Amino acid sequence: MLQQTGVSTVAPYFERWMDRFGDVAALADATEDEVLHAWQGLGYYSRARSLHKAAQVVATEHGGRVPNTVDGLLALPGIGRYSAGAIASIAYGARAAVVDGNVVRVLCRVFGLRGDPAKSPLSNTLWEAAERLLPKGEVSDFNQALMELGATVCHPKAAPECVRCPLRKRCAAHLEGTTALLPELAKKKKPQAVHMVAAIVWRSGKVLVGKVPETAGRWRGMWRFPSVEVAARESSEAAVRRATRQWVGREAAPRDLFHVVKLHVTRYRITLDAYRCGPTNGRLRAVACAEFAWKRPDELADLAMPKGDRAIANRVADV
DNA sequence: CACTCGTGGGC
DNA sequence: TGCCCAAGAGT
Repeated sequence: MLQQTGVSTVAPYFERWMDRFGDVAALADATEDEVLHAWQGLGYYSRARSLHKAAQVVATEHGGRVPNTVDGLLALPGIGRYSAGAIASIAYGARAAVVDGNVVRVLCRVFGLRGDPAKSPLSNTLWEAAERLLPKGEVSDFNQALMELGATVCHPKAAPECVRCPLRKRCAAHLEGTTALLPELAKKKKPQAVHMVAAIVWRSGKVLVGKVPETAGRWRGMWRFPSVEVAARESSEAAVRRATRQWVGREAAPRDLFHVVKLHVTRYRITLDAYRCGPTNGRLRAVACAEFAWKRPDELADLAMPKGDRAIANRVADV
């Protein structure tokens, strides 16, 4: 959960997650729908799917015991070099290093390291430094202290709190006045505007939703209102008809704009326009969705939805 | 390697 | 407001 996500955001999700899936076996036995429902709103949903798979691998191939070595952990889905080091050192006391965004910042500043820390050679240099710095014992405390120093003192702002940093007398960036310049992270691409439409289709007091297929780029396995990206020179109304046709094989005619949602999804700035539609005629079939369903408004809360669709669903349930 | 994946919060 | 960043990993 903490991969690329702040502690304050994760905390309530973690509490609910542990209540819901108390141990490896419980998570392994859960359905993907249940797992995604518990994760909805946290983002980066591949993490949830990977964690679910990892629990199943641990249950079936490791007798329910989480591996206690870096190599054993690396073999599990969703666990990379950082997470393997963190689990091995913090959960098991193994002598393994961690390099996360906090450690990158601390080490780049302390040693005055230039270059993009996400790429070699600096990436390798950072891991070598983190391993070389490991004490003989208390590796768990050391790793957590290093990350916590980066999170609370040596923070990303241009003026970190060097006055209360235990490393200030030996920190290259502090001594040279370059804390604002390090680390030299790569600039991110400009957000790209995307216009999407969603179709709100009613039948007998129920609304149409579909599950995003495994082949999709984002929100795989989650429930959405039939949606497409509005193409160049395509009207929103035409896109709504296309959305219903592509998702369930039948068109519904848009009637009025029901709700507008603004989203920031990775490097995209998405405007999602939800249109209330007329009825669909004939028998539906799952085409561009893995499956479809008709749900009463009060049932929508039971489905795992991404943020934008959840906002629309809340509005649907209100009206 | 380069690119992708969500969302919330800080300033 | 627009940008930066957050206990990264998979392809």
